[in-house]
Amino acid sequence: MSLRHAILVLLQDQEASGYDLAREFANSIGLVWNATHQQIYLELGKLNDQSMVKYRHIPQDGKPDKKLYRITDEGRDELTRWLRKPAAPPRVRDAFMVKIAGGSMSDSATIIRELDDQTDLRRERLNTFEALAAKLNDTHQDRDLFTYLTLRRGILDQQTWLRWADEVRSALEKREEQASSVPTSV
Amino acid sequence: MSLRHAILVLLQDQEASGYDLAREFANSIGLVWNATHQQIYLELGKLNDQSMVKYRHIPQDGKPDKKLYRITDEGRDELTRWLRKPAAPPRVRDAFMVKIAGGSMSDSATIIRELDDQTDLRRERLNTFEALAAKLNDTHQDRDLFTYLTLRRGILDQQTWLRWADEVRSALEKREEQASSVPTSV
DNA sequence: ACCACCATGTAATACGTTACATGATTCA
DNA sequence: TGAATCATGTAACGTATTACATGGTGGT
Repeated sequence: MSLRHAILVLLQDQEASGYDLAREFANSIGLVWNATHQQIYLELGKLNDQSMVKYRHIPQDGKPDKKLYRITDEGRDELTRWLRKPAAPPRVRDAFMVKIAGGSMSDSATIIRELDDQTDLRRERLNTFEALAAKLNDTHQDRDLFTYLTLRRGILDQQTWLRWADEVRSALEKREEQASSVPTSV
Repeated sequence: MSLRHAILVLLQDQEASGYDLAREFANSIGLVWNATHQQIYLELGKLNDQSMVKYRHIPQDGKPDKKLYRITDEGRDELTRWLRKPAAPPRVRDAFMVKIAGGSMSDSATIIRELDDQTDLRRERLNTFEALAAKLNDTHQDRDLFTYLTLRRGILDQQTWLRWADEVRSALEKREEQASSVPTSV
């Protein structure tokens, strides 16, 4: 229920359209909360009804018209209220890890194939985050500090995942050896 | 959509009631996928309708009757089919991290208070996982290997989180120093 | 007395996903 | 010619959360 708060956090900095927000959810804040454009437009509608945001209608030519949203004082109040009360622990829902937990039903090759795919993805992310973090190191604004800390979390997370994947690989290699030394395993 | 698969993974090993499964979702597999009893009973109903599980009704005295579910061949087929096709990347939804991203609106003390609460929680989890992993090291069954790998993921995750929290603490301490040296900051 | 544990469920509501829909512009 | 970008939305469906409901046993 804090899609609304993620939106308000983004609107703190600048006026933005739903489209702009969707792009940021695919990048920066998407690292910790993701949402699709449908959810965003819907939530912007609700936030507007509750006058936590307001918008100006911008006609454009060559492009569709857009609505530029900005946070209101009520919105800012809601944000600070939310920031003060403790957040519920995030619910975990990692399908890939369910597969690992049920891994004894798969053969090692199938698991390793998917592990390698995920590894590529994580490595890419790590590069993206590291590049973004490197850019921040020069400037020293208060907001950048929190962007930096968010990125740090992402970086450490990817690194840890990659380390874990290495452990899985060597464990599965050993498993293969044992499977081949004992002709038909139970 | 893989609550069903998480349930099937659990039923691989033993016959269990909805209540038993709920307990395991609060422990072992809850590390990677969590669900409440309502979801579980509902999903067991659906799985039964689709004959992926079946149950025996066990009357008890002193306690309410229960239904012991077991996986069927159809259920096992469904599981192996699912295990073979790639899982979608998990979507992140971490409210606490949204707070960090919007941290420039809070004062450091408020953030650190919540950080400390989360730290306690993570440390507790780390201990639990480490204790469980230590128990596994003796036996060497194939299933234990995957339980171990799942636990390893949890352990590395908690450790990384704790390391990150330390970084946040020192960054916020520096921030405080700067805030006090410059009387009224923007 | 009261709380926790065992064991199952229903119902209302909120939230999220997928598919559908439109239409001009710009770049390969 | 076809895909991507900009920009907004609706509708149907599926999943998740919260609250409600029941009732005996065993421990503090």
